[in-house]
Amino acid sequence: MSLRYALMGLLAKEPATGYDLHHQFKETMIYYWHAHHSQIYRELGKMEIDQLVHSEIITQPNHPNKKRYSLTNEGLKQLLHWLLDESSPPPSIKDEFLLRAKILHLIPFEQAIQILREEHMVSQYTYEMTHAWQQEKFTEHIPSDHREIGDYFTSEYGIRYAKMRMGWCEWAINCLHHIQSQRDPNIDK
Amino acid sequence: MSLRYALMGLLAKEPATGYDLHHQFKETMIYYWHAHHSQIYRELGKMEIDQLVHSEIITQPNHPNKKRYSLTNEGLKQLLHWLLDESSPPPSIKDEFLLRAKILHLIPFEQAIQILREEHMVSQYTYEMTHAWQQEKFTEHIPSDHREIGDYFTSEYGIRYAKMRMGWCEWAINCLHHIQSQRDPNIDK
DNA sequence: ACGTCCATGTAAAGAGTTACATGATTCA
DNA sequence: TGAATCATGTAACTCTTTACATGGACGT
Repeated sequence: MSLRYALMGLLAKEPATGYDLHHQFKETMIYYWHAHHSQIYRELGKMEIDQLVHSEIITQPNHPNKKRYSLTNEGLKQLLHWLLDESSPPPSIKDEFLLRAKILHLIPFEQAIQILREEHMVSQYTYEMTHAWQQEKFTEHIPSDHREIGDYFTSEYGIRYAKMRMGWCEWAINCLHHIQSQRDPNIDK
Repeated sequence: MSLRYALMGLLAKEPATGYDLHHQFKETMIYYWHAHHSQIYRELGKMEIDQLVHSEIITQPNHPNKKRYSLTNEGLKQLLHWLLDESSPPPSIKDEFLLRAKILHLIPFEQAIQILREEHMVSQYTYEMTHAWQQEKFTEHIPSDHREIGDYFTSEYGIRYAKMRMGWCEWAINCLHHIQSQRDPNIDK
């Protein structure tokens, strides 16, 4: 059911097509939600039947037609109810990297460190990307359009999340070095 | 397919029943994986057909029989291959709280702050629980049993993750206070 | 010429959730 | 006496992913 609210949340800002919504997911929500276009189109169809959104066809010269969805009053009502009266369930996370981290003891130190270094690079990259995105979008720190507070907040979350992962990787690599030098004190020479 | 590797990872440490594995998920893996018991039993069945694990029935007086699974050589081989030769896809996260955070502009400041405060409390609780768990399990900081390095690492991840969320909530609350006082300078009096 | 963008959808397979089902033991 | 723990499973349903399907426009 949550995908509905994710979509309604985006439509609360402004009407959009399934295609737009998919791009918005990828641009601003990678840290906390994801949906394939096939899923989005299907869900929008169901939401229209339930009268949470309504659509209009926009014909374009030189481009395929598009279907623009807007939130209905009923949709906004249900969105606000969800926002205010429901409490958030704990996040559902599937993180294969941490699955690997849990069994690093099965492989030699060098290879374990290699895996951690790779993840560090990945996190650093996302950190830099998100930081640049935030800087570009919110030059004056706090957004002028109040509808963009959410994007400002969640991009900050993304930045902190990536930084946290980087810090953790560094810590874990240090830990392994420490254990390694305790086992074989000649390693430093 | 990843659930398979999660289960094999746990079985690489020691043989266990589906029931045990489910509890291990809940005790040490909440930050990065989750599976219902119905899913675990089904998957173990399929894994046995694929000869990645084998099972033995253990009869117990006063308790129901149990089926203890162990990793086969083929299972260990595939696990190590996955660990070494495959790179981790980005984590898949579904976080309803951040979905709400993105649309906080739709509601009054007081209520937005209330939502953030609640999440802060939730994160503080998980922080405290995980911290206590780590302290209790790893009193000498680095685990003596090298097979527990993974648990040490991932519990540290859990602690940092919870702390990061707490810090972010505090930051976001401050932000809202700041915006509020800019809009209505009398609010501080 | 080739790839990417625009734009929407369906079908099938795979993964995850919820409900149903059983039944003894142990602790408060 | 009621709840929690131990212990395993099936069935139905929902959600997510991957593949299939189309086709013009635009840039290099």
